[in-house]
Amino acid sequence: MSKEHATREENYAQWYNDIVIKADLAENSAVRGCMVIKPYGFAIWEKMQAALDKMFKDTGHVNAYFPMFIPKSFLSKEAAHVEGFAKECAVITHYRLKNDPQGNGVVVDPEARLEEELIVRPTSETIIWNTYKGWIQSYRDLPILVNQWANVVRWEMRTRLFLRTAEFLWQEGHTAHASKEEAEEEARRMLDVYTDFAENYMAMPVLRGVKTENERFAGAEDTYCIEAMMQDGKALQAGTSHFLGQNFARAFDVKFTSREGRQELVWATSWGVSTRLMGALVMTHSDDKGLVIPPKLAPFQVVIVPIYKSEAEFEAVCTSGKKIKSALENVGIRVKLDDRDTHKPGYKFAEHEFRGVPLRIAIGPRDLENGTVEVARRDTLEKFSFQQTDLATKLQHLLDQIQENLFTKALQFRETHTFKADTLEEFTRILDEQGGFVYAHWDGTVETEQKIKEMTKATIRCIPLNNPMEQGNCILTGKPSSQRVVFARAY
RNA sequence: CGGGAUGUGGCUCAGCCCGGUUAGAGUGCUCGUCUGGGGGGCGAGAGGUCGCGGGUUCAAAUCCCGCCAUCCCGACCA
Repeated sequence: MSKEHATREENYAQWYNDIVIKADLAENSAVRGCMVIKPYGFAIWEKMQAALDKMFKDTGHVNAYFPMFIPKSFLSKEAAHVEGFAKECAVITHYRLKNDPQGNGVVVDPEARLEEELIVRPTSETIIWNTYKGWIQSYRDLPILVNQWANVVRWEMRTRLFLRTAEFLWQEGHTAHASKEEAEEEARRMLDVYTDFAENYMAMPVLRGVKTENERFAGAEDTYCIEAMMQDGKALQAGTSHFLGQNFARAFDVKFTSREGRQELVWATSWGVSTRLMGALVMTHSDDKGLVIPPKLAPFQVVIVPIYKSEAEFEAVCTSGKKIKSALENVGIRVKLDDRDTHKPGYKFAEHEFRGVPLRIAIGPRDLENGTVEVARRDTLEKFSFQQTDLATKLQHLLDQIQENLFTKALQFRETHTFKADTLEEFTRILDEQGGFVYAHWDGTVETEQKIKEMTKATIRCIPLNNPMEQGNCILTGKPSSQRVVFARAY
């Protein structure tokens, strides 16, 4: 690990990149646009997965798995959907290689062309609705509440670790319902689940809302979203939940016999969050000293660093460290005893700090004499000397405080970077000078939204749920508007 | 796909304009030693087809031509 890394002030994009790479979360791979998620980064993702998976199960969902290849013809069945994804699909045309007659390794065997080309899934609505057709005959077969954890591919031109990669990991829920109301309720319920996860696990406050037509998922009637604010004032869409209406049922002819004996089209939802959340996590809490991970998602919540000179001291300090470790583990705290003899304490301090471990315990000969430990908080960088008695309780309490403090700090940041603008000049000035969310009136048209985007690079992140009605005039056209919508520059 | 740049030990880069010792530095790595409460000191050592191909020249990392790759800025996107 290098000592040098950028600060947020110097170069925000570089700062982000340095943290991802130097905290060992991920690195670029030999495949353009694709990343390697390293063990430490993956451990955080696994924590996210575990929490989300439980929440999905608790709301009645089950996991399943669908193929990563989709027949080309499926993708074109829903017009808006193709339109949305066509430009970034990877296509499989052949199924065999052969030795190059010229001796240059292997080449694609031209004899082995697929009759129907396959698309590497950019999302799975089509293959899933094709499958659901076979699963659904009667209202008794509904609802279907399925989630899958999978990889998807969207061939992006410009990529950034976690935020936008050609391949990424995510979960996608796909549900089928007998009524519109039930499907709408499902879409909202999952938005609640995402909100709960973002705020209570990631300690990341989110704005909940509906997307405008412009930003809506291709094939959806309504797209709900949670929007977070990063430390550079830009918005990041952290999760989406779609009410798909009967669009996919119609495209794939999925009907059911209702209680009344009528043939009706099935109602659908889909919802997902991706490894992009890792990027959100980094940009919400981390500081110029590196990554900061909220305790609930930290692979290790506490790291114990032994301080010693002699072999005998090493033994004594480690014995004590092991005792503390098991005492903490008994109350459910995840602990790592860093007893590597190949690195110095100072190095370990810096390393764990950069990797965002919430609490560090240092224990040395002096502590053994006094029955104390030194405890350092990653979020505030405070240090305390604690008596070892009741240490587990004290640390548990500290971890709770850290979790809460991170959320509060992030919320305060968002609040101090949220503005109202009533004129285009004011709007532009706010975006240029401080960034953040800007509540402004908009005439409700796609054209106006696009014009504002061209002029200011800001998009409508969402129309907040439970948005207060307020008469006003569109900042661009001056036409009447009944509510403010949230604009921001976004990732 | 437009505009700009860069390819030199694992990593970050200097050297290139103005061709000429054995191609350097920092960091990382290995060994030894003194060390150890915030990224250690000293000593020794390993590690390079200078992106690839061609050309000019007595001589090319350096000049010329072609190719490839990567990065940054724009349009698209979770």
